[in-house]
Amino acid sequence: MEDENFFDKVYAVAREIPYGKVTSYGAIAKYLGAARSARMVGWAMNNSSAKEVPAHRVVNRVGVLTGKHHFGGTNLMQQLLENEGIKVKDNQIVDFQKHFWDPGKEL
DNA sequence: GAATTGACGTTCT
DNA sequence: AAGAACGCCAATT
Repeated sequence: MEDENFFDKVYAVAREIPYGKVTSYGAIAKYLGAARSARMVGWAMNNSSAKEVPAHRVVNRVGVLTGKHHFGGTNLMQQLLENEGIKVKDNQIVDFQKHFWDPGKEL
């Protein structure tokens, strides 16, 4: 049922990220009330393979595609972001704050 | 069963 | 101000 585990919450929020928007692990973690558990958010994304979660819209607080290596080992993640209108430079999102989507503020 | 690692971020020194 | 250490919980080895 609604076993709201930390993981499931992360999946729920990540899946609610609108098109052309991005968020950070800490933002989601903080929204869930566990700002210091940002690692769990990333760990959840690792398991995102079990869920259809747009993990490519989730980056670290700096806007760097830290987990691009988990997308297949290529620039797939960057391509996906650019496909949504987000500019990426050297694995780093341009105007990250501009495309930033805060779950606690928007949701 | 125990120890180490892991898509990060905060806090202390 | 900059750098280093810690914390969080789960999964893997």
